[in-house]
Amino acid sequence: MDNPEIARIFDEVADVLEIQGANTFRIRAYRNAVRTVESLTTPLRKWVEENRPLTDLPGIGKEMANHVREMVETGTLGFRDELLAEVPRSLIELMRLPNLGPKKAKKIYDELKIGSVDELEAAAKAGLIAAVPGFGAKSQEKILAGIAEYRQHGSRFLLPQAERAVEPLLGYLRESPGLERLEVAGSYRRRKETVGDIDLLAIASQPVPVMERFRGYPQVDKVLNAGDTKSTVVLGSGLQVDLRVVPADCYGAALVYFTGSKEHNVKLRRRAVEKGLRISEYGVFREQPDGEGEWIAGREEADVYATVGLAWIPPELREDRGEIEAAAAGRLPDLIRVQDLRGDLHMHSTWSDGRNSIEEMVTACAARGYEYMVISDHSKSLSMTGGLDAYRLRLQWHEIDQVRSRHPEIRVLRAMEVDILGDGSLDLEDEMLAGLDLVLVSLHSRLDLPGEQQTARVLKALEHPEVNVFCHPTARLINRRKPVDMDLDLVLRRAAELGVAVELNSSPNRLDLKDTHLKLARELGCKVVIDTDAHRTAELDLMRYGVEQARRAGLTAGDVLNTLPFETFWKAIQR
DNA sequence: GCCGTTTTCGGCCCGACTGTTTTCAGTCG
Repeated sequence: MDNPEIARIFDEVADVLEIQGANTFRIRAYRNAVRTVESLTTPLRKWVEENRPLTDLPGIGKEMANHVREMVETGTLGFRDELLAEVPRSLIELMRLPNLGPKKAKKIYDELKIGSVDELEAAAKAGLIAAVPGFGAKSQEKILAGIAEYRQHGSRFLLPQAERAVEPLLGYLRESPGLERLEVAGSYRRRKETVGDIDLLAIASQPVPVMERFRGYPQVDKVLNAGDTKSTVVLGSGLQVDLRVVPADCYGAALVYFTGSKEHNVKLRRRAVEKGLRISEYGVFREQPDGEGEWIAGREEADVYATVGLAWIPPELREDRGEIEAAAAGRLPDLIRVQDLRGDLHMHSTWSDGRNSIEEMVTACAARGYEYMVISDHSKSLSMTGGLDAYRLRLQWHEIDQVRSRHPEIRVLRAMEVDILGDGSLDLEDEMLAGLDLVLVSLHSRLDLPGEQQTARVLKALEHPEVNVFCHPTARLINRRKPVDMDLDLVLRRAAELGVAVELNSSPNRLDLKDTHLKLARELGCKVVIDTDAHRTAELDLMRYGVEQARRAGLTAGDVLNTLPFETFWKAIQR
């Protein structure tokens, strides 16, 4: 049983416990275990096999460790099966609907024996829900609206999709009379790879006209909430947007609060409590003997952090992955920025599936101020992309030579994104590999191999002495394709030993390696590069998404090879 | 259910809104 499966089962246990009204802290313990398991890169199976104490993991105590062992050894969890005998699994789906939590889902099930979304919809349409004690006509309507919403937009928005909706809205809102500040908070500000909805925060001398202007935005599809200081709308794109107007005195506190993450905020508050303080979205308060709190800070985010002895923490780090401890110790990393990059190491041209010629890509890279760049078209087995065989690759080298002579302002390296074949061998002859400046390798096929085979396949490819970079290592497509089953921990360790760099692919559909994996790669001493995998000149600008993901991993410019000047880069990328 | 050199027991983050209520539970962020 692999880690995602174990995490899913723990999550399911937490869901059922919630429906049963179990102790909230016990439920939280299971959710914490989910988080720990999800962020692990070593298979728990290995921990069990090697007898490593599972209780070393945060949030894993005696009971959770027993659960993990049972799942690894038997492929199931008896405790979960017992729970599911009492509560049908379909109730969990009901709980996922907006405005329907564990208590109400249970109530509906008890009263009407409804356990699925379809049945719920039928009952609501028949007016049966309004008759259940504790429900009314309004709740019935909301349930129907929630079901429609749920069906239309189950998955989250990719960052660029959200940006396309949010940027014009921000421009529109900035025209509001009396608006003093406006910022996006939430996972969008933390630059998470996907966002569920958008939280906007503003200061305005007169909140009401700002609210009215917001609700009157032409792209608004429907208004869910219309208050004087808070409104919620759904845009035509299906993206839900919240706008809150807060007083200037608590803007910083509100920004911290609504930026999250939840886990970050929880730890921040706990730290405040230890110091006799209380942090809410209204500010930082010192507890008084009479129970009243004295307001002591809240105007700026930095003020809030300062009250608990912390430096301001960049939003990308706010996930409770050690950033609070780092801030307390004065060891926050100086995060990498887009302008630190001196070269793009992965892109395609018309020689395979790119849209632009080599010359156009070179001109575009030079225009972005890069010192060096890498042309890396596909290899022959990826025939749908027009991948190159040895003969065409030589022709391409000839063209690269010609383009080089016309563009002395930038160094053009010849590379190839060579397919890793099913058996771990490479899709190009050794003498051709030797003629390349850099060899990039990727998985594009047989992505469903069982874990051990996939791991062995990748390890074999990395052993090849000509290989320099392992591209989009997990091959995931966000919201569309799961990562391959592979022992990433082992692969990264071996890559570090061999001196093979791992890629952070900046395509917003991939962002592979992702934040937690990158962090691990750095800890294991892996070389890391960030590149775009551009298939047209405009996609060279995707670099910023990669950089944002790297920032979430806590990477500095010093952690990324292609921030180096060419000569040092060239030495560093050799194995 | 987890956690801890101030604790192995008693903690575990905070506030508002909504709809349904005659005083509040449930849900959300």
